[in-house]
Amino acid sequence: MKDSFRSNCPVSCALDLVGDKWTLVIIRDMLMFGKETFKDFSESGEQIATNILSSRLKMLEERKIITKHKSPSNKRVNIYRLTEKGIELLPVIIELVQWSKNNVLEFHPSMNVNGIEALLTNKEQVIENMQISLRNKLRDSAIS
Amino acid sequence: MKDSFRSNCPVSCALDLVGDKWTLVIIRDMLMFGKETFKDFSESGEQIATNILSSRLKMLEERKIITKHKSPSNKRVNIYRLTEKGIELLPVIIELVQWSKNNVLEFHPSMNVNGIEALLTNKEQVIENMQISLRNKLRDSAIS
DNA sequence: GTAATTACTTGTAATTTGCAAGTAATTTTA
DNA sequence: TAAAATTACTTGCAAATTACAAGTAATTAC
Repeated sequence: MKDSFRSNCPVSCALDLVGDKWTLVIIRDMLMFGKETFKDFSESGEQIATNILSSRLKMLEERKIITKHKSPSNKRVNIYRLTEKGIELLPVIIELVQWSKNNVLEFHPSMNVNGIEALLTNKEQVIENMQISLRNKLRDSAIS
Repeated sequence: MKDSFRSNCPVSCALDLVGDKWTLVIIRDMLMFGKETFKDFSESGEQIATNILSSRLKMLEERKIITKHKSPSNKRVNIYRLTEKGIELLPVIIELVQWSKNNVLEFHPSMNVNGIEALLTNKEQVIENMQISLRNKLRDSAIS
């Protein structure tokens, strides 16, 4: 783990770890849509190139934001899961959703805002519940 | 304003506007440290190159996240100020701070966490107060 | 045993970034 | 008031990153 932080500022440190063009898109897929395989991520609407996806998954594993496991049912499939560090990125993602809804929609009217209202009217509680559910999923898969 | 959004997802839309390596560092300088001139930004600890800074300020202005004004007291100085869109990025920045404090500190022990505790123990209220103060500053400067 | 699937790697072109230098319009200093 | 410094840039070029196309290895399905 090279110490390639631009400064000692917590904001730039976070950006140094997850602030590139693709990382938070992958994290979003895991947090919001339960995606967990290479194929899942490569089929997202943003069309990430497979070499970039590969390098980002490797990076995220090195940084302990995700873990990599072999699928028990299919030997050629790898399963990627969020660690606690990854689950704690949910509030960042939710704030980005809220900002987009308030500030980007006017520039991109076809943006998908389905279900955002429900999510934001009880933001704190929704985040808490989603994180609990993600932690449960993580714990269950560790047992089995 | 070209429509170069990767998808209709609010998360990726936000990232398409402010999700590059430098933009949120500039926004942080404005939100947290009250910086407002080219020189201010170029002196930040992250050492942004002046050509990148110049292109980001132009981009942020096009996207209505900041405005550009001539300084009334010094004709060679431009003053950049956050719009409401920019002020609404504060929750994103604060969540990045919190994530760093909980998840990055162990990899980068010299990270500066001064004052973070106070900020996070009453997060909602602190964000609200900071935004009110930023809006007041903006309104005052519009009058004068 | 042939075809398809998953998770990659490799190569190359295009784009973006980093760094050094230079410029234009002031403003400050001597 | 002439010279030096400051601010906000632009330009050029090398280095790094990304995008796109293609190929590969290890399974698994038919």
